[in-house]
Formats: sequence, C-alpha cells, structure tokens
Amino acid sequence: MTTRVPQERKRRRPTRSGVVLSEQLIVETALRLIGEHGPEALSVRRLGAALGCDPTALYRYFHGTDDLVLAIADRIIGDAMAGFVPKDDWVASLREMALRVRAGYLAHPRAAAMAAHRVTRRRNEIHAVDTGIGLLLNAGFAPADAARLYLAFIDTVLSHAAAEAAFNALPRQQREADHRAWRDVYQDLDPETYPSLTAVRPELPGMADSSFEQAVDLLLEALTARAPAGRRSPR
Amino acid sequence: MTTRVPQERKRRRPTRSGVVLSEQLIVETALRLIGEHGPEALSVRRLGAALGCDPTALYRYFHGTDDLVLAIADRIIGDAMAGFVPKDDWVASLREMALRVRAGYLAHPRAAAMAAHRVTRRRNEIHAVDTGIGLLLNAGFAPADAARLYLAFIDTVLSHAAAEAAFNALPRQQREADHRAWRDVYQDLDPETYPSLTAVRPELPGMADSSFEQAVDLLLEALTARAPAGRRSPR
DNA sequence: ACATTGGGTCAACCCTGTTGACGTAACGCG
DNA sequence: CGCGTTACGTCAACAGGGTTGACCCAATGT
Repeated sequence: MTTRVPQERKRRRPTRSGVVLSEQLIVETALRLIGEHGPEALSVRRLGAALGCDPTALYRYFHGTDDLVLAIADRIIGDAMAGFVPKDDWVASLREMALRVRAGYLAHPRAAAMAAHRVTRRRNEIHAVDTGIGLLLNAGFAPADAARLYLAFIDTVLSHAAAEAAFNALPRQQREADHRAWRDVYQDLDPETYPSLTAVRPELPGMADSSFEQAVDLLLEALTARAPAGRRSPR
Repeated sequence: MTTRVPQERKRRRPTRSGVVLSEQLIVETALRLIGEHGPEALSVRRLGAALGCDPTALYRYFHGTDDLVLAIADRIIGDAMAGFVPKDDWVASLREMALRVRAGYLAHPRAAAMAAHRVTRRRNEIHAVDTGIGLLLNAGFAPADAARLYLAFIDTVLSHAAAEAAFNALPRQQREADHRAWRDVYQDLDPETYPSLTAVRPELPGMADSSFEQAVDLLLEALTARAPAGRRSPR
C-alpha cells in the first residue's frame, strides 16, 4: 500500500477494542511482547492481537516490519545510553560504555539482532562517538590514533554485543542445542585427532559462556599499554 | 516427519529432473543461491527449485532449515581453513587464522551474516577449535586460560567478520548511503556540542574503513603481554 | 453542517517451513 | 536372476508469516 506514515497524527480514532494507537504504544507493546513471550513472538499479527487492533493497522504507523524494527532499535539505544556521564578514568568509562551497549542489546535480543548491523547516524550515536573519542583524546592519544583506536574498540563492542544478542534471539531449541554442543559433542572426541581439545576438556563446557567481558578487558589492556605515559586518570 | 538423515546413503536415486542429490551438492547450491540472490533467496522451496527436485526431498538430508544453515557455515569454515598449517610463531598463526576466517566470510557475505554466530558442531569447526587452542597451549598458557582466551579471540574475530560481512551483504544503495553518511553527517557538526569530533575531523572519513586488523592486532598484543615468559616462538 | 480524508477493518494473495502418506526404484540377499 | 525391503523422491495439505487494495466510518477544518 505504501502508506504515508505522517509525522503528526491528528485524527486519532479508537480501535475496535477501544485502544488509541500511537507509535510509542506500538513500540512499547512490541518490546513487552518480545520480553514476555520470547523473541519469536514478534509478528505483525501477534502484535496486532496484543494491541487489540487489526494487524494491518500498524501499516498506518510503519512502512513495514523493517521500519518497526528500526524504531524499536532507536528506542533501545536511547534507553541504554540515557544518563551516562564519562568519568575521569577513561578506561573505566570505556568499559561502562561497552557494558551499557551490551546490556541494551541483550535486553531486546531479537530487535538488536535484526538491527545490529544497521548504521543509524542519529543524535544519540553521534553523541556517543564524541564522548568515546573524547575519552581517548583525554588519555593522551594523538587525534589520528584516538579516532582509529576508538573505531576498533567500538566496532568490537558492537559486533560482540550483536553476536550475543543474535544468539539469544534464536529459538530456544536451537539456542539450547548450540549450548549443549560444547558439553556433548566436544566431550567425546578422539584424543589422537584432537589432542588440544582433549587437553582442555574440563574447560570446554565454559565455552558456551559469553566472552564479552574477557574481550573488552583484553582490548582495554592493549589500549592502556599503548597510551602515552600509561596514564589512567589524567587531569 | 523427523527423518533419520543417515550418514551414508546407498540408494541414490535420480530426481525427476535427473539430478542426483547429495549433501555436498545441496550445500553448494545453497551457497550459490545466497550469493546470487541474497540471503532471503534461501528457502526450502527455492532451493528445491534450483536443485531440480521436490523441496521436501531436502528433509532426507537435513533435519530442517537450521541443520542446513549449520552445514553451510561449516562448509565456509572448511574452505577458509583449507591448507592452513600452524607455524611455530603462535601470534602469527592466530593472525593468519583470523584473516582466513574473515576472508571466508567475506567470500559469502550473505551466508556468513546468517550463520556466523552458530556452533556448527561439525568437523571443520571442531578441527579449527582444536588448532586454535593448540596454538595457545603451545604458547605456554594453562589449559583453563588457553580455552578462555581462545574463546575471547575467536568470538571477536567471528563477530567482527560477521558484522563486516553483514554490511557487505546490504543492498548497494544502503551500503553507499551509510558510507556517505559518515562524511556528510560528521562534517558539519557544531564544534561546541561536539568538541572531540571536531578535534579529529580530518580522520573521520577513515572511520568508514574496516577496523578488523586493528582490533586483531590489539587483541594479539594483549595476549602476548599475558603469555608466560612472553615467548613468541616456543619449541 | 458539510466535504475531506485519516485511519481502522476486512478479505485476499503469496510466501514460508514442516508433516504424513504414497509409491517407486534401487539395493542386499537367496 | 528375482524378490522383498526400504530409502528416498514426490505430493497434498496445514498453519503461520508479511503485505496489499478496497471499504467505510468518524474525526477534523472550514
């Protein structure tokens, strides 16, 4: 139909069940749906049912599923970074940024998995980039290094968080099967063909755990080592 | 139906159009389909049509879509790691592994975006994990550390490569728009609200480039620093 | 009070994955 | 050589998905 999806709506008409729709209400209901009934609960039909309106009414507010997902993602970003203030300790601040992004994604895995690799250059993101680069500049890095290193850092954080969210967005069956794989499949291997796996066998079940913090710590160690004068809490 | 999907098939019967199916042929056709017409081109029905067989014949070879996706992922891993022999220099070897995985994903961007974060629990993946952990053991890390650090390393490589692949899998229009947005949006910013971005402005166009190698180098630096006796080329 | 039109509703279309029944042809065995 | 067994390709069907175009009512600005 390619509806217009206007910015301001004036003629707000209650739905058959009495609810008055709005972009906000739809996004919030979608997030609630995902949170309550799992990631695969988000469909136009189910969302319509949860809202108490005809599924196709949503097309008056969003051009399609994709548009809806982006709106949800934008909401997630805003929520995640809300109230963040960088401290003097640039390492700790970068770490908090990483954890916030990850937490935001994990709170809504399905939406994050769908929109993670999209680039939404909006106010919140620009602000975050400015903050992050500012932390590295404050750490004493030259502008060129600050930009490049921040990119490496934030790309790692984003892709890691996206991967984790994508995993959590899988149907429970597949998710648990992947999880179990480290216990089951990797336990009964021929020691001769897989000597190293055999050597670390007791540690293999832990491979199902997240490596997010480990990776962030490693990156921050490398950044600290590269920082001029190794200062952690400048000025 | 929950078909058995046996390991060895003996009664190979040509399909109506004369093709003789095999797990290999199916995976290759799926990769071709995805590569040519995008990730959403992969459906049981379309794959059946491309193969010249009834769509449901695929259920004789794979338990379902998920099983097929895992097979595709493992194939990509296998192709990427084919002919890789670890050197004595464990840092250089891990680096090569990373670059190989990335190249493999970039060769099939759309397929990679779909399967990157899964545990295939198949031969090629198991072999790769054994090799990687072996390198860290050889570097002198204790088994528990080797397992955890390898996980952090490979997860970073995989998620980074997946993100890059996902970006490359975007329609050209969106991809170029995102690329351009970096310059457009970030060039005309208010210096007062975004002081750090203004300070590194000349470097911003470079933010569109990949940070893959930078991130891998940082990780390897951190691993080297943590390695016992800091040895690079153990015997 | 009236014309305009935003927007909720409905029916319909085509897509998807998956299943169970069905039959045929390929194989192992005698 | 032929006979049963059964693997496996085929077919029809189901439930669920996104999306569209027509319909029509009521909220709005004049």
